[in-house]
Amino acid sequence: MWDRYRLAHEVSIAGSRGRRDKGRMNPYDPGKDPFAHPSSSLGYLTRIAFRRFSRALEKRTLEQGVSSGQWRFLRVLWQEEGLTQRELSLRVGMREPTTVVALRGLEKSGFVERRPSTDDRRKVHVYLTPHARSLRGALAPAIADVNAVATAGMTDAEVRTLKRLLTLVGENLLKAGGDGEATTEA
Amino acid sequence: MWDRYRLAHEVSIAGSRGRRDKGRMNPYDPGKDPFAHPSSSLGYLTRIAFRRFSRALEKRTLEQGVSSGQWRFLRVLWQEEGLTQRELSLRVGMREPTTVVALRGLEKSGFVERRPSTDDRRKVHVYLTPHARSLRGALAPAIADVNAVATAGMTDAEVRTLKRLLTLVGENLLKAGGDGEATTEA
DNA sequence: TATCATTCCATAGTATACTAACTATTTTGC
DNA sequence: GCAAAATAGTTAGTATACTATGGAATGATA
Repeated sequence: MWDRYRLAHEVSIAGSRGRRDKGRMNPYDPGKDPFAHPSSSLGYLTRIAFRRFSRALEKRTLEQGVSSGQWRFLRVLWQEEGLTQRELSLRVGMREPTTVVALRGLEKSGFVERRPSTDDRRKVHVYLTPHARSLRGALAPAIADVNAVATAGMTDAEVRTLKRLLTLVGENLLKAGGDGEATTEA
Repeated sequence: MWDRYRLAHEVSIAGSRGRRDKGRMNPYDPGKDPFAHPSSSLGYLTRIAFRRFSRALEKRTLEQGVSSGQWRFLRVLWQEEGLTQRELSLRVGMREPTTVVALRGLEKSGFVERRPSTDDRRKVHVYLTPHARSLRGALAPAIADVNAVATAGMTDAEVRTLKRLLTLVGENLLKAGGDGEATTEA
């Protein structure tokens, strides 16, 4: 049944050899698809790596009741408190509605306080609670641990290359997207 | 206020110089934290890259009503129909409950058919509908497009290095995780 | 000053992804 | 042959992430 499908498919591909695909010079040829296998795509590799990063991080932070998603916001706030929600979204690299929901949770868990701005009624500033501040020593280094695990067996140069290339990937896709996504960490 | 916090924090770090952190040789020193900034962590870089990949892919597949999440399953099924749900989960790199929900959606959208196994009452096999099969030529190459965009400005050797290192990251984290996560693409 | 454009956050809805636990079926070991 | 263990899919619940949209406040312009 699967074999019959494959044969029928190959016949139909052969039959359309004289025609050009829209916007593409050659028709799609499954036999020659270098991306047929998931692990040949950077999309797949980044997805798997990211998921495993999150799980490894969480393993180190859940004792203190901090999820990997929460940790990402705390990291930025440990560096600088009082940011607006919008600024926080930009720093963490997430859409604003996601930040709204996340901060709600962080507030509920007693990690942050949201205070309205005194000079702009639209803005809300985010501050750490003393409890969250006290967790910095224990939790901020978690990411160093996880990065060390992730890069075991690599030279320093390879680590640098990996970061450089991943950054380029992100920039290329952002540029090509043109969807106004902002992720400035300036 | 933020400056006062910083000063107080530095004083307390200096005051605890004689004591050792639990399981760590040196107390956490924010001034020396190489991972203070998100973009210095592979976790962040992989997350951003993956998200942008998904969006770029979706831009090419949504015309045919296929989300990036659905495309991931279709890719595997274009290669091999009739897999069980469990096998599909392994190939795509997702947990089984996620696959259940995804396949429900794919079935609803008319892309797949789930059929109970004839020799094992526990198993369900997944097949493409003729419609989903007909989309292969148009949608399977999308990932090649996106990978080309992502790797613009890289040499072939750099692309190979990036894939090799990302694969190593994933393997390192899997090994260290020891959480029985299975992602075999054999 | 009035109007329009932009900004900031919030809401609503949906998709994606996981963990924990459950049910039914099959396999294994005695 | 039977009980225990393993397997396959499902359900329930929750977190994460996005798009589209709305309301209020502020900034820009005429």
